[in-house]
Amino acid sequence: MKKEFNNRCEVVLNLLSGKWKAHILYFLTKGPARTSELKRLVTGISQKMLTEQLKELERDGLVARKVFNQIPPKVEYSLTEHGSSLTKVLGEIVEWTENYVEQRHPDGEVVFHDNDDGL
Amino acid sequence: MKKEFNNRCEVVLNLLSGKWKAHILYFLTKGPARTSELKRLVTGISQKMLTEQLKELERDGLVARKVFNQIPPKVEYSLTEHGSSLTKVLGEIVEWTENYVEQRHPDGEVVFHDNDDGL
DNA sequence: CTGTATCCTCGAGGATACTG
DNA sequence: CAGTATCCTCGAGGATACAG
Repeated sequence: MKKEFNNRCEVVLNLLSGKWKAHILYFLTKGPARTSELKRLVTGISQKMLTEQLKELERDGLVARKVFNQIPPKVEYSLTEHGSSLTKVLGEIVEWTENYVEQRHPDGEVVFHDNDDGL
Repeated sequence: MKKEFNNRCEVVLNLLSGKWKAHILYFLTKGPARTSELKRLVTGISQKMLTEQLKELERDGLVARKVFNQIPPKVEYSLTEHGSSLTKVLGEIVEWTENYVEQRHPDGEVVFHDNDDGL
């Protein structure tokens, strides 16, 4: 299946296209997490969306899925090499954002739900 | 109006959220362009979408709009300081993409419609 | 606990016609 | 040439129930 893009930047926009992917990746930069943890951390996400987006991230090689054969089931997700190199690059974006927000939206018109300078 | 984000990276994803914005910005990195030029360059975009996305890019301070009072009308769009600093940062993303595609999709499974290493 | 299967809503984006 | 106004489609994403 051939995929076509207008420019190289769109590839990444595509990888992060889902409504929740950036958010999921953000938590995974802090370390591996199992499904239930992510469901709790990513506030507001539904079961369906979580599974779907994780599947896509895995397919795209950004996230690794490890299944522990036990009862009750346990599945752990973590960043792959590709995943962590991408999030590292996204750090630049974060820096740019700091500046942008400071200049265009001083005085708290823009709010971040993490206080960690994350992703 | 207060805007809320889960992490800083999402701000940029939001700025580029429209289906065509990255593509439009890409052409503007090559220099200012008037409406009709963009309509021709951004293949497949409709009149409506072009105006809409440009309006949003302008509102977000990434693109400047200059009107020439003449008949027939002439409007020219260009990158602002914010706009060109962002596209500069996106260059990092482009580099990452080169690598990613090379490793995960060797042999032309992924195609770019510009041959210019753009955006 | 993790994941699948359905059904439904809603808005981004396309097509087309029209104004100045 | 540049932009607005309508109408319509379609799929991403939400809610819920169920399975292993």
